[in-house]
Amino acid sequence: MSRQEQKLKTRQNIIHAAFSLLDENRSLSAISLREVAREAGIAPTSFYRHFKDMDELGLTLVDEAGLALRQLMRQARRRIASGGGVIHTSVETFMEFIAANTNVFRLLLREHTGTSSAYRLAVFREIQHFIDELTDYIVEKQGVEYALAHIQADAMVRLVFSAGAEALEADDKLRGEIGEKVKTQLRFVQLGATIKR
Amino acid sequence: MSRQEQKLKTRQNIIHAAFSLLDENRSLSAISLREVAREAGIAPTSFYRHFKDMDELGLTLVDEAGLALRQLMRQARRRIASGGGVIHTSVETFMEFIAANTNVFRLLLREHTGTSSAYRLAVFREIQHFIDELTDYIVEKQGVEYALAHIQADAMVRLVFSAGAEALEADDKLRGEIGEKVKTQLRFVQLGATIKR
DNA sequence: CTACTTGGCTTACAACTGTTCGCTAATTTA
DNA sequence: TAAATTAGCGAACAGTTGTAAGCCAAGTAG
Repeated sequence: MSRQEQKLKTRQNIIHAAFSLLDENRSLSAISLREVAREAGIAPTSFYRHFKDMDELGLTLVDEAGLALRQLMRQARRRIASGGGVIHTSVETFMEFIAANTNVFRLLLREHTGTSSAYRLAVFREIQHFIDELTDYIVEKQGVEYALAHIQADAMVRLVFSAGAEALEADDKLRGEIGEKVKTQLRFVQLGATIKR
Repeated sequence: MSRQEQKLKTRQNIIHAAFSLLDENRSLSAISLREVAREAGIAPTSFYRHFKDMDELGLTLVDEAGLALRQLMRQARRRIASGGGVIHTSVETFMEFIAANTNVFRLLLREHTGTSSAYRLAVFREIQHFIDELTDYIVEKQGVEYALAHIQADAMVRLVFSAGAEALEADDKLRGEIGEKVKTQLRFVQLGATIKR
C-alpha cells in the first residue's frame, strides 16, 4: 500500500470513528479529539497529521452529511420518475434514509441548532440547497410563480426535517404514523399554496 | 434575611447565572458546574446545597422555559381577543417573545434536539402542550374535526418554531421577512386543511 | 442560654482534556 | 544507493473538570 493510500485510509478511519461516536447522546462539540483518536486506533497526536483541529473534522463531517443528502434527493427523483405520488414517494424515501443513515441525519439536525455558528451555517447551506431544488421542481411541475413556490418548498422541507427529528426517537410503528402525518401536512401546504383565491 | 429567603435567593442566582451562560455558543451540556458556580458567585461545592447535579439544574431550566412558553400563549390569546388577525397576531407575539427572551427560546430549541434524552423529552412535552392548546382552539373556531385539527396545529407549531430558530440568527430586518414568510406558510396550512374536497 | 442545623467555604484528588516536542521507521525522491 | 520526507508514536505539560471531606459561622429551635 502506497503512502498516499495509507494516509487516506487513516483519514477515513478518523471520519468513520467520529460518525460512530455521534450516537443519540453526543454532539460534535461533545466528542473529544482523544476519543476520536482512540476509536480510530491512532495516537492522539497523530490526529494532527490529518486535521488542523476538531473544527476542521466537524466541517468535513457536515460536508459528508450534505453529500448524503444530495444523493437522497437524486434517489427520490429517480423513484418519482418511475411512478407513484410525489409526496408519498418523497416521504418514504426520506424515512428510509433516516433509518439507514441515522447518525448522518442526527448530525445535520443537531448541528443545525448547535453551539458552533460555523456548523450551523454549513448545515443551513445544505438545507437551503435542498429547498432550492424543491422550489425549481414545484415551479416546473405546478406552474406556481417562483416566490410562492419558494415559500411552499421552505415549509415542506421544514416539516419533513421536523418529522425526521421526531422519527429519530420513535420505533418502527410510530415512524409509520409520523410518515402519514407529515404527508397529510405536505398536502395541506400544497393545497393551500395552489388554491385559486 | 431569614435562612429560607437567603437559600431561595442563592438558588435563583444559580438559575439566572445558568441562563446567562446559555448564549449562542453554549448548550446545557456545554456549561460546567464550576462555570455556573463562578457566575453565580458561589464556591463550586456550594452548588450541591441546591441541586443534586447539573442534570437537575437543567431540568429546572427547561421547566422555567416551559412556563415562559405558557405565558406567551396566554398573552397571544389576550391580544387575539382584542382584535386583529389570528395568524398575524400570534406570529407577532411569538417574534416579540423571541426577541425579549432569546436565551429561553434558545434553550428550548437546542435541547429539543440535544444530547440528553431527559431534556429532549421535557422540551417535547412543553411543545406538545402548545400543540394541544392550539388544536382545541382550531376545533372551536374553525369547526374542524379533532384529528385533522391536531395535524394542522402540529404543522403550524413546527413551522413557527422553525421560523423562530431562523430568527434567532437574523437581524431586525430579516426577522420581519421571516415573520411574513411564516405567516404565509401558516395560511397555506390553514387553507389546505379547511378546503372543501 | 444552649444545642442543633445548615449554607457556604477551602483544600484536595484523580480523571480527562488539547497540544508541544522529539524520535523512529518506512516510503519516496534524486 | 543516499538523502529527504512524513505518518505515527510516547512522554510530558498545564489547564479544566466533578466531587469528597471537613470546618466554620450564623440562623433556628428547645
